[in-house]
Amino acid sequence: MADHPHPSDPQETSVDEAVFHERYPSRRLLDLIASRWTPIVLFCLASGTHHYGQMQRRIPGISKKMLSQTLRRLETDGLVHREVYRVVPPKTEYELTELGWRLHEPVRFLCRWAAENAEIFDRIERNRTVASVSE
Amino acid sequence: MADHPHPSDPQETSVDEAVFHERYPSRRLLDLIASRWTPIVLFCLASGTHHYGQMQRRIPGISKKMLSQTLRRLETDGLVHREVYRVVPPKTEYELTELGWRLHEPVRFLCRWAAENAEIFDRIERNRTVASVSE
DNA sequence: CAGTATCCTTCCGGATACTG
DNA sequence: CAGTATCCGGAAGGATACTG
Repeated sequence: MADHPHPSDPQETSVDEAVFHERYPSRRLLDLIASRWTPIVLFCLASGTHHYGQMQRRIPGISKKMLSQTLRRLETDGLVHREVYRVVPPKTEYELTELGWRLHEPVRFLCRWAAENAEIFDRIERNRTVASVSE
Repeated sequence: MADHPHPSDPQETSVDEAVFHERYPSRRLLDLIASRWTPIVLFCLASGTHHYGQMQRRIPGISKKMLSQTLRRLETDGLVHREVYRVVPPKTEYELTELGWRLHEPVRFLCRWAAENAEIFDRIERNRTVASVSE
């Protein structure tokens, strides 16, 4: 582990450089939302309380395993509240906590930006196609 | 080709549901930036043209392999321009393209939001710690 | 300096089957 | 209905060695 910042050189790691550090907020945010399902689940719950099966139906392609895993993670992180009703048939409700709502903010921004700049993705996709053809 | 729900699609798959589809811009944006190194490399290049070794020194923890891979990806996507100078010793310069700059926008937003809401991550981390202790 | 090539380990995530 | 348990293939990613 090359932890380089030696006391002898205090100025080397400036404030600017800190942005790239693992513990810097930007990295931590990405570690949180930069996964396949987390943002989509967050977004889904932003439209209101949901049941398990309901969510699985709304999110195409997600498996039970991934849905459970994602929800559990969000729950232990305190972003989602899980309310279990001991009835027959069983019923469980998931909803965003206050913390969850706060995190939803940047996610929503991303979604909106993406929608408004949709042509970018087509351009990128074209670039990629051209590159793969010419190789 | 993904069977996208065409507009004629009567019920069940409303506009709202489309948000969760793979081909929807939000998903595509996440596929692009939701990786360990891509956003950080993008962010790094946003502060100006860089050399290879320069970047490796600025970004702690990145391996040569990952740096190369990430840069190659960004290059074929048309987000980064690579200029090779055939001199001794070899020199290569990386810089953002116009497309790269556009994508930098949401990345910068994320970083800024994260910095302004840094306490959120501490709260989440505490939640996680508590959960792991009590199990 | 600026990479590529190779090996190897870990984790992601889908499919399936089972339970309360 | 609302999950958990298990298996397994493939991709991500680190370490190391080598090249122009």
